[in-house]
Amino acid sequence: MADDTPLRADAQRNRQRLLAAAEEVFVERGADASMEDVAKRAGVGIGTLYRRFPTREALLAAAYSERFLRLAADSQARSAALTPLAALRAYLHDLVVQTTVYRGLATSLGAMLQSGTPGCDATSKEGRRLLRSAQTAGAVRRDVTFDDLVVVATATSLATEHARSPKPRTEHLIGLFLDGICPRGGREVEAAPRTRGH
Amino acid sequence: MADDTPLRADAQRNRQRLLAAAEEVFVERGADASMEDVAKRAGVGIGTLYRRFPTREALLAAAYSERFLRLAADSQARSAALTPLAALRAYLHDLVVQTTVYRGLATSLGAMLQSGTPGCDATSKEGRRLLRSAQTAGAVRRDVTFDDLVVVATATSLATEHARSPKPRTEHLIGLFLDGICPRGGREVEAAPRTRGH
DNA sequence: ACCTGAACACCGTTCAAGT
DNA sequence: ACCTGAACACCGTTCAAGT
Repeated sequence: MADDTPLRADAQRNRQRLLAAAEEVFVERGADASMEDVAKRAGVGIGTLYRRFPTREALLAAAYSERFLRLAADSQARSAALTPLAALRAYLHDLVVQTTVYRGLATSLGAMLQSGTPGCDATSKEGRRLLRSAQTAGAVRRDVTFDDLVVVATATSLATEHARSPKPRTEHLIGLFLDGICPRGGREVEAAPRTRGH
Repeated sequence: MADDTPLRADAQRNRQRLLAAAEEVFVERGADASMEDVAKRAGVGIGTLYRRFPTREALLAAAYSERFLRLAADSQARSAALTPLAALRAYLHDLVVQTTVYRGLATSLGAMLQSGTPGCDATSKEGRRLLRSAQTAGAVRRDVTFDDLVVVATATSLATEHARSPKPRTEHLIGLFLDGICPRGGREVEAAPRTRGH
């Protein structure tokens, strides 16, 4: 499956250029931007793009990997200082925000998280960790799966893409969904450190 | 805005043929089927299709109108015999199922409900009615909007489209979201008629 | 081994010609 | 008023020729 044959120097350079170009173009024109635009921006032939990234999904996932690596690292860094539920909420928030940086990406979030990219694996793993932790703490129902969380993030991103004021709408929807995830017994006690929440 | 000029007889006939053809083609090939396929199936020129339905969204919404009319009527017919919350749940379920009959439709559900088609208006109106009723009964939080419900339906449809066993997943997700919508105080008493729930 | 870009296929959309 | 379909534009993808 994994082809670890190292690339020739020029091929490696082209790969990097393509990724940088893809990042730019996707941010500007959305996830359905023209592949030729990407190749042009990278200064390579269209054939080279297809040689490195056989499908648009592959290119998207690769271009996204860095963002997702950062997301996972950020989440890990802060999670110890937060309630399991608060950490999960922050994670979901970040996931939604990141999914919004390329327009039209929301629909492919699920597929992307399964692409095997280092970044995707990292944020997927981190998400499962947070979910498990929140469930162990009794803050989240046991019948909730990570896929459910992805659905929630997808829906929120989708709604947010077309909204006039995305920020509060994101908070509102995540709040709605998380409350739904809490067990009936009542909320977990928020005993963890707080920097004076409003 | 509304152009009520009656169509010439042949134009009217072509319109009907286009709608019937669109319904078939969208069911078979999904919401992103080729417009030319639709025209071919209807036995008219491609130009005629564009004359009647200037955008794909317009054609989709028109083809969908009947389905949505039925959905709204069904919901009204049964809602009196159900708890407000149960009626809302059944409505959401139907909405998800209907949104799944054309593959790739989930993403446009929000836009479609604003298309002004009789069917869209009817199911939108019905949804708002059920939501209001459930909120009055204290079964749903006051800060939930109809748009929130559309987001939920979109997300569930999206997840369901790609799922191996759509039925239970749909139930699971709707259950999850509805629980989230319930106020903390506890659930509304389910005193309404029941045909021996499981 | 890799790169290039012309060539092919396909689709959406328009519009001049026809009834 | 309406219909038709050729024509145009655009994009994804392949592959023969070249380094």
